[in-house]
Amino acid sequence: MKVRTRFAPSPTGFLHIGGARTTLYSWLFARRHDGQFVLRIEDTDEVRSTDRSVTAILDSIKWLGLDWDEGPIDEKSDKGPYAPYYQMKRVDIYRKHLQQLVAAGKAYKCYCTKEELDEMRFLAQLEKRPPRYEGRCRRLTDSQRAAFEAAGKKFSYRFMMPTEGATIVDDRIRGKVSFENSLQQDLVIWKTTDGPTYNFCCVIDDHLMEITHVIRGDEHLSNTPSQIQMYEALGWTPPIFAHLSMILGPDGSKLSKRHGATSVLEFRDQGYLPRTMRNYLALLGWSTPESQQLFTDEDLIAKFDLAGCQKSPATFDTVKLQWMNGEYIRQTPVDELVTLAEPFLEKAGLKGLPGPDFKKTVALEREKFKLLSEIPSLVEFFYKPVVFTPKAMNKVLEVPGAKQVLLDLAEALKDFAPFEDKALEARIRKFCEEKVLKVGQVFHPLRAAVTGRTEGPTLFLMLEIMGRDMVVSRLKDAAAKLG
RNA sequence: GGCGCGUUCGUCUAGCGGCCUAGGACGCUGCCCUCUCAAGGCAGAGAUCACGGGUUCAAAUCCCGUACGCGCCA
Repeated sequence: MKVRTRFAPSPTGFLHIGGARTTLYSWLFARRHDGQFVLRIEDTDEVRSTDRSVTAILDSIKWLGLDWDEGPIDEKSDKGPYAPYYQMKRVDIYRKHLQQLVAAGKAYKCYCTKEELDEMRFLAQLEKRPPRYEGRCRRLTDSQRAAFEAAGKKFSYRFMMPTEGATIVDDRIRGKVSFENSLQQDLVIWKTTDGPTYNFCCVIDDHLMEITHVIRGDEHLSNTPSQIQMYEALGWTPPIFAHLSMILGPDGSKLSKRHGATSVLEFRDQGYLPRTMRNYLALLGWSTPESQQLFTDEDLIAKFDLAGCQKSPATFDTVKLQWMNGEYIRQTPVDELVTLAEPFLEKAGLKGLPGPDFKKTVALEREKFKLLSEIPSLVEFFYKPVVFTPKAMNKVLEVPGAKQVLLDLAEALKDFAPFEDKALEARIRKFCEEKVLKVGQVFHPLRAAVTGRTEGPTLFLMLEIMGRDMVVSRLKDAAAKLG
């Protein structure tokens, strides 16, 4: 049997990090088993679903570097052998199956109003009973039913759960989980407002789309027994389920906005690489016995399995994410890195400025970047006027003799050639000897004068890239500033 | 409230009855390298395996409770 997995987001917001991980795992599993990965948009919540959200979700998945074999092309159209993949376009299908269930006596009309349900729930809580629907309309007599119909009462449809026995969810991550049927309530599968309900659509689509493995978040585990019963009522075999643990914020509660970035696109905008996200998310709740940390995509696909998934929730750790991003930035060829950095350079206003090729300056500082967004601030002094940090002024420049060093250096370098790394190092070391100065007494003021900072790239290669004119004039400017 | 799930260094985790004096990774500390900052190398601190009972010659690993956290049901 061909493996088919799916990710089925509700387009009511952005793709958050938990959804991204679910997508990744589903994708990896499909790729690993040479199967197909399907995207389905669960837009039955008409009020909250938006096109904008669909776009954001598709963009997020694409940015992550994941692809889907079937599903939406954009917020309007879709393609694939099981189309449509937008649930709102499938309502007729759901209605047909509803009728099938009604005919089989597996679904019934519920005339209870919201007020009545609220009251029942309230009473149940007062009496310390579980606040679940007790199946009142399930036991309606024919005359009661006729009376409601005659009165034109609105109704929903509920699925009739078995009242005896237990439903076993044989979960690939958690093992066999047993639920007492008598404790489950009859779920609404068709709303009073004339529309199918999430749990119902999900069952029908997963079956019709021939999904073999449903990989989804922990929060769906409790609904799974009801869904399994629906499969059976419809005469279908349920797929294999795998419920992923949640992702928590640093304080141990469910990861949310107040913990910082949660939307995939925010991570993009902060300068994380897609491959970092793939690798980090893969490891957040999954591991190999060797505890391997860094993976290529091929590696991930070859090694990913549901058995390696953690049952307990995982805390999202930005520090480790940043380490990994730095790791991948260092692995990225410079040309590619510059291309990736472009939006950030542009935003920082460095893009059109005269100055050295970004390839040179970015390469020079590459091992320091943890985020693409940090790149501009680390190379900006090549393009913008020098801004002296307080530390550079106090600790390095405003010390006795520093001004003279700068002036002497300017003089020594103004005609020096070739203005190149090794030659410069030899010349400046010789300069130290001539003036009987320790290298630190020369190197540090020099760096501070041309960059305005005490921290920066390796000195001589940086001077080469700056070029003689810039170096000499900055030395003079800094000396002048020292008065 | 009911049902379900979970609990190994600060964090992600390895572990599936003896190899565990609990391994790795991030972070942290120190040292080395060195023109600064990084990167890199080396070393180190850090977990009575939530707690309490069992089972067993032997338990982080199996069983039962308790606590705490979380999810679903509204």
